[in-house]
Amino acid sequence: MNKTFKQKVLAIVAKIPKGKTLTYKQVAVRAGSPRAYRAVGNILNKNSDPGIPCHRVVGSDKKMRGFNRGISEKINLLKKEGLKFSKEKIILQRTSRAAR
DNA sequence: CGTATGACGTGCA
DNA sequence: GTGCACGCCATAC
Repeated sequence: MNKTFKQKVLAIVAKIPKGKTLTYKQVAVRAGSPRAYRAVGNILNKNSDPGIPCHRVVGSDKKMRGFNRGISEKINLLKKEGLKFSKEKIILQRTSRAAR
């Protein structure tokens, strides 16, 4: 199928598991164009699909870039998902602390 | 077809 | 650490 990048991105974002977040770049990579992270955000912004958890898509810093409803609202939603936040930054529980 | 736009990412000062 | 500028890709008009 000639699925446009948009369709792929939407499908990928819709497949994001609860409590997880992907960066625009990751989505772009999964879509087949690691350099189209720009288009990814562009697509989501123009697409207001209810089945697209765009709030699970964040920037490279795991920060909310911009949302139609307001970043704070998305943060609240993600908090319910089980994630934690530091202002607009998502707190990653990285195991890189060796003993932790 | 060409131009303009955009919810980004990275590099450098 | 912060701020600025450039580059990239896809979509819409």
